[in-house]
Amino acid sequence: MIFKRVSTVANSPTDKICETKCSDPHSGAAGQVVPLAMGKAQKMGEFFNVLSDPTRLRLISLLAEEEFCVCDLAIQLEMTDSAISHQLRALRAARLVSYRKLGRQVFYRLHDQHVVDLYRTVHEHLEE
Amino acid sequence: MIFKRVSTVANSPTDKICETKCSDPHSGAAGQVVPLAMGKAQKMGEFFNVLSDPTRLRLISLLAEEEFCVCDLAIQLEMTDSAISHQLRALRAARLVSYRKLGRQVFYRLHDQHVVDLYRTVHEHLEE
DNA sequence: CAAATACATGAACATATCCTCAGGTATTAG
DNA sequence: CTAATACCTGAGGATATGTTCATGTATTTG
Repeated sequence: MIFKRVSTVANSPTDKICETKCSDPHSGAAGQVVPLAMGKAQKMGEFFNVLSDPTRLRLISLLAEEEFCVCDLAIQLEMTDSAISHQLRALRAARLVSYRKLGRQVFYRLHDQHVVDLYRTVHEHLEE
Repeated sequence: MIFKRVSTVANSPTDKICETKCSDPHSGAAGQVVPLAMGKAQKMGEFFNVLSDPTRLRLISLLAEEEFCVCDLAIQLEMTDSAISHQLRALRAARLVSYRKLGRQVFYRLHDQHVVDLYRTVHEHLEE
């Protein structure tokens, strides 16, 4: 597979040319390699971004066990209700949590097991 | 499980008290819930943070298929060598990629299959 | 040798993020 | 009714992030 500069607008001014055979020519089927589309990369990045914050991960770690109201979450993480509420908002926007209102309290839980699986997988992966 | 404010320093000035029975009392084994430790949450967040950038995800999507040199990666993503190099640095720091030098070129590849699995899992999860 | 190539790096700037603070809404208690 | 509680939200400020630009290093070519 040989790549040649095609005078793309986005690239550097000095038109360098790198004609490289990156890895074997792959004699077999025409294995053209195409990067993940911009839009999909954006969406995927936003998903991972939600999981990139320590506070949100700690919230997930709690909600992976039980359902909790905002106040108790704040107490356990030793943070203000406001900070927790802001983060829960982010988790809601990402559809990672759902909630039910009971009187003046709001109980949050993880939206599905999918997130827990991902959380646990990475958690184990980092234990090395 | 009942939580009571213990006059933590970090919390809001007005000492509110939320004595809630969050979910059932769990009659069975004493299931105390403890949040993920700060340090671990930080590490885990940093890991996900590396995967939260569209450019880095597109790089991973390419490297999941083949080994590539920096220049070709830049061409395929239509970005400058510099931008790509900066991102590869982040991927290196996270030990997600490894590389080998060949002449004046540097060929990058994914460090292990673990990342690819994670990438594919989330990729499928977002196809809904 | 000098010039070109492939890549790395630091500074700088625009943007994004997370918390705090100061409110605001809704429900419950007195 | 008013007061307190539980939660939400917008603005503001400190910090983090990603790209560009300029420059530096190492290797190859002429």
